[in-house]
Amino acid sequence: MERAILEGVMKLLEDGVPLAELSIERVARTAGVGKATIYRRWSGKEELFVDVMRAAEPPDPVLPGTSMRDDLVALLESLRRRGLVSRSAILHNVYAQMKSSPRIWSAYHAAVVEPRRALGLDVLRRGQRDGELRADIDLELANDMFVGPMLVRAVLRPEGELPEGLAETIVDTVLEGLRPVSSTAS
Amino acid sequence: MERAILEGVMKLLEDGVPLAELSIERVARTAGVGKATIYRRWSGKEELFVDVMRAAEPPDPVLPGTSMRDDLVALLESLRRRGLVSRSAILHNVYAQMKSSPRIWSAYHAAVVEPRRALGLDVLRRGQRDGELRADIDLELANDMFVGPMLVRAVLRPEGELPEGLAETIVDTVLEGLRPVSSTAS
Amino acid sequence: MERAILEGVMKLLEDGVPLAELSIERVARTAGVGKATIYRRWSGKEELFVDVMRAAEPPDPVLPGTSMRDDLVALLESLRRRGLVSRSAILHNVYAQMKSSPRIWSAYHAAVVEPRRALGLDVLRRGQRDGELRADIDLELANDMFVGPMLVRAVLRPEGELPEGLAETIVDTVLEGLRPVSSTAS
Amino acid sequence: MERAILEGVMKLLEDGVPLAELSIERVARTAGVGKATIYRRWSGKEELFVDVMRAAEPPDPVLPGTSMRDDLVALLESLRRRGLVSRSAILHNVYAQMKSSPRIWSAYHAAVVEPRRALGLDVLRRGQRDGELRADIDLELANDMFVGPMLVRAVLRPEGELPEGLAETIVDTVLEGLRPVSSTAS
DNA sequence: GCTTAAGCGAGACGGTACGTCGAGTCTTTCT
DNA sequence: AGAAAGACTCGACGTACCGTCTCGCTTAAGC
Repeated sequence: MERAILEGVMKLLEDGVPLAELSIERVARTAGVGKATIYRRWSGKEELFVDVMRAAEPPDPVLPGTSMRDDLVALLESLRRRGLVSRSAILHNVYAQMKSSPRIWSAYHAAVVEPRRALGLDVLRRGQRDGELRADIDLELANDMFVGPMLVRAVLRPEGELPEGLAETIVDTVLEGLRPVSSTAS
Repeated sequence: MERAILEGVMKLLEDGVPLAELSIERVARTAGVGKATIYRRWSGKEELFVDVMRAAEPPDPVLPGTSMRDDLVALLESLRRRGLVSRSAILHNVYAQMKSSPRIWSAYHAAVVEPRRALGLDVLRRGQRDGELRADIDLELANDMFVGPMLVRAVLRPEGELPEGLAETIVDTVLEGLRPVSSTAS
Repeated sequence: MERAILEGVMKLLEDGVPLAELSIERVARTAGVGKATIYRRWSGKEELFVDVMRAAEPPDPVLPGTSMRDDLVALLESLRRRGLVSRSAILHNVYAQMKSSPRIWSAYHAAVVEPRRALGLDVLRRGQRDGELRADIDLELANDMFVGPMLVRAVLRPEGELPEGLAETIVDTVLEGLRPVSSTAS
Repeated sequence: MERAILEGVMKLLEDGVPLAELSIERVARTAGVGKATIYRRWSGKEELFVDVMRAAEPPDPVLPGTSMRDDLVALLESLRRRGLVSRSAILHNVYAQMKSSPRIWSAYHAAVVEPRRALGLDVLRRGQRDGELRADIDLELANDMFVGPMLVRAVLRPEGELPEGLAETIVDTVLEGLRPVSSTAS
């Protein structure tokens, strides 16, 4: 039942129904379900959307474990692919919608965002221990330096293509730095 | 008139009215204005919000022009301060709300996001010409590498404080790279 | 507008829609009117029905004034004809429905029942003064003795025909009494 | 079981629960019974109410048999007392409610109204045979002339008290007639 | 005594209507 | 002409019941 409803919502989103027209009544009608059945499980539109997001979330990426650099590439690859899912643009809107309610947002944050962030920090911690990362760096900041560029692409320019090698490019460039070699040598 | 309406909306937001309760009817009531007067100027809730955002946007940052690095710090400082504005959390929601409508979003994008991005690219282009930036780097990517970390902080962890020196830290770290010196040498 | 709604309800009733299916939503749909428009005028189903009843009420009967007996016949004729209106059976149900809410009932009572009763009492008072009625009789009781038999026919046996001369028969019989002449003489 | 449900309904009515709030769900909840148990016995709200009415109906009046007049008084006394039952006002509403469904109404009519009416006609027939009633009178009409005044009091003016001697007064007055003696002589 | 089926409470289900609210349109009245 | 005011249609909100249905659980009879 829950499954049917969640899938109904995703089907509607994929069919291009604008999020603003996604009323509970319409979801119920589409799923062939009474409104009460929805309200019995979710207390409102937002809670329902958290679950839709959770259901659409790709599985945790598999980390090769060969090096910090490779793990980071895998993590960013997962982010990139997430941005490529056909329904991505719409899911981003759902995500956006969620931010309107602090309660909802923190539920989503705890369930999805935080675990992914912890995973990144783990990788970085290991990398720092193994000497792949500058020792004096703040790990939180480092994490944002990898995740941020990928997210800004996915969120602010979703029309874009998020090309194949993007994850590698970002990881390597961030590790390397942008300063010209000559200036590094100086 | 327009001024009064926009200010009315901002006053409501500052007073902690949740965005979801910001109906046109309420805006009209608060501003002591007929609904038709609002609809005469904006075609709907979203278009109105674009203008609210535009009005709340801080002025373009002043670039010192002493170096690319200093200009970048100034740009990021402006972003950081933006995230500190008292009403920021709520404006973020407005921003989020806007993404629900592609039409609205692209209006906002063209009016606010894009100019800021162009400004950043200019700075980077100048820096690359002046040898402050690796010559082989994609400027779009470089821009995202500066902007992304700041944004990811402001959006995903808005409870945080966005401390004073953050802009400098990010700019310097991104320029420098994260790889330990020894490994760079290898 | 009010007119259109009331007439819509009556049309539905005449078309044989059972009272139980007369939801506000259906009335609105039929009248091509928003629900709010109905709720702006009536606070609920019952208040609306009071007005439907009032609108369907036949005009006050014209009293010939030639004698108390003739006036009474005219009053009862009006009652009888009321029971004959094509939609009578259904209006009776509306009437019945109204009794479920004391508030509604007393509104209807004050607007419709009481004036009619006062009219009857007037006629009787005049008749008593003119010697057409026993001097020792309670006028309230007398009124019920005329009205009661007609009502009991209309309400409890609505399938019946309520034949033409019924009003005269009742008035004359009640005035005359049922005791056989011989026993009157004794 | 049935007993428990019927008594539950009556208890609720006595406790002043307005009829409109007497949902099957509430009855079930109150009686500590599943909804299905009710639907297994009655096909809906109305059928249940018929049985509630039947159960609340006072026993058939005992006719003294000393004379038609005394029997009629006994019959009307029973009607009067019925109107005095503490829950009468509410039962009247149930009765009213029932009229909304012709099917239900005719069931109630057959089970309760008609037997009572037949009893009255019997008494009148006997009285006519024994010379206590005018020979030329329509018995149906005569019956309504006794029952009507009492009912009109009970139904239209339920706030009233229906005083002790009312039955006798009505019977005697109807038998006697309302015309002044002098005019009878003329 | 053991089982099997009927009847039970509980309550989920697809629906419909409730009464409220906001969207966006339109009309009326005033300035 | 443009504004405030507010009524209008439409449709979603979240709640309550409808009448149907499926669950386990109790309990009584039939073996």
